[in-house]
Order: sequence, then structure tokens, then C-alpha cells
Amino acid sequence: MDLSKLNKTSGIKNSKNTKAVIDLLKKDTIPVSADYIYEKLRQINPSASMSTVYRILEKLTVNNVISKALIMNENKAKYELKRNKHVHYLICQNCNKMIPTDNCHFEKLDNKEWQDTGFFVTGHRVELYGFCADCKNL
Amino acid sequence: MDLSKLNKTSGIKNSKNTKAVIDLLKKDTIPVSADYIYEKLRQINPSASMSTVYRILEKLTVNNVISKALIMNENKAKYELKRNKHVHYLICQNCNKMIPTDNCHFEKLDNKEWQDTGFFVTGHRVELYGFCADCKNL
DNA sequence: ATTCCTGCAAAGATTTTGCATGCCG
DNA sequence: CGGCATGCAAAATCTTTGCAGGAAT
Repeated sequence: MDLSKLNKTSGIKNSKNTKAVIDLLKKDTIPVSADYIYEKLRQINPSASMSTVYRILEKLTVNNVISKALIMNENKAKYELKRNKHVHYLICQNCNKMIPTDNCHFEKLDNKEWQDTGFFVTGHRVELYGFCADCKNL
Repeated sequence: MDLSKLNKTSGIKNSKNTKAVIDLLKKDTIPVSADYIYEKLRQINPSASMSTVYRILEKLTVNNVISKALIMNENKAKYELKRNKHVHYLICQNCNKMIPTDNCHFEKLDNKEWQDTGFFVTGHRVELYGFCADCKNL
């Protein structure tokens, strides 16, 4: 996550807030909400505002540093750092827990024409839902 | 979509608005927003309100008649009728068009334990994104 | 008669924007 | 300096809820 490299192509500056947000996201293994990021950022910079958080997330999304995901049963966006190893999630229908799983059966879909539709697939998102170990026997 | 059957288990009554919403959804092949449903419903019942739409969608979702999907790059929920044949979507990153595809490679995932996680998978959602035939050569 | 449904208005929640000021390159 | 970044407040969206009256079983 080299901010100075980003800077050249995007005009994004090397601000404290932006760096802090990226550092926060590095520590998470599941997508997190703007609100969560705001709370964490306030611990580092107590005067940071929600609009700054949204503006940073927007810029990082546009520049492909993070991705914005909308999850079943959630009414707000969540964000996660894009990483080399691509991950999907198991989502519990009972407690909403998200569990990352790196066992992706679907890589072969990417960068291919999708059958006879003329659609060129560049990526995919898979959510597996069901019941986690704690909830499946309730 | 047998409302009278639903009625028995759910307490949902056979109201004009609910029937109209189900009929609307039957005509769509891609998920649609509450707003879109509201506009269509108003053509049938000009006094219908947005809160009624949301209340109907909530009830139908809970009772498994429709499903609520959150789509990449959209900031609002979309809804679609649950059908026997299960469908995924190709989503264009340029024009946001959604194209249904019934070629699902993933059915074998369902109703299985997911590897050694103890998670029991009951369903899945796949979004393939990329560029549609119209946008891929822009 | 009871229970669910509806419209309206108000409130909540999430996200975006205008503006004046501050910081980075 | 010039342009992006920030905080604040206000606004824009989307969604939910309280209440009183109406419809369905």
C-alpha cells in the first residue's frame, strides 16, 4: 500500500488520516463499516470527522486500494483492503458473523468471456451463507 | 407464489398491494429497488405509500418469497422473487447493467459442511463483474 | 371481533456536499 | 503558490416507526 506511488497517478496526498485508515484496514480480516473506521480513527485523531472518512474511502475505492462490499442483511457498506490473496466469506444467517475463507474455487472465471453473452468477466464475489459452528445446533 | 398458502403460516393477508407487488416482481428478471416498485405500484394504486412498499418487502423477505440483494456500486437494496431456478448476475462495471445467467457452477456447495470450519453452507450468492458487450470496447 | 394492512408524518440511519480553512508537494 | 484534505454543518437518500383508521379473515 504505497501511498507515494498512488499519489503520482491519483493526486491523493500523503495525509495522516489517509495513512491511518489504511493502517487500520491492514489489521482487519473482514470488511468493516465506515462507522467502525470512524471510531478507530478517532482514537488516533480525535478531531477527525465522518465526512473525511467517507471521502477517504471513496478515493481509495476509486483507486483500487480497497473494495466496497455490500453484505446480505447489512444496510450499510463495508470496506476491505484489496490483497494479493483473494478471499471470500462465510456469513452466518443467525449471528451475522463473517468468516474469511481463502479456498476459492472460482479463479478460473476471471478474465474470460462468459459463455456466449459477450460479457467479459474480470472479477467475482462469492458469499457463502449458512450457519456457523456456534449457531448450527441452536 | 400462493398467497393463501403463505397466509396460513405467516399471517400475511391477501391485500391488493401485496398481490400487486408480487405480480410486479414476477415480470422482472433482475433485482429491482424499493423505489422502482413504488413507482410501478402507484400506477396501479395511486395512493400507495413508500412505507407500505417497505413493509411488504420486509414481510416477503422474512417469509422467503423474495430475496434482498445488495449489489456492488448500488447504495440501496434490491429485491427479486425467489424462483426454482437459481440465477446469478453479470454486472457491468461501466454501465451497471445486470444480466442474469442461469449457468451456475456452484450448486454443489450448498447443504454441506464447509471444509473443516464447522460452518454449514445453505446457500450462496455469486456476482460476476466485468464489462458487457456494449462497454468492453469503449 | 380480531388481526393484519395502510397512509401520513416524523424520525433514524447512512452517505454526500458546500464552504472556509489548513496542509502537502 | 496551487491543489488536495479537513471539519463543521446542512442536506440528500434510503429505510423504519408511531399512530389512527381501514380492510381481510
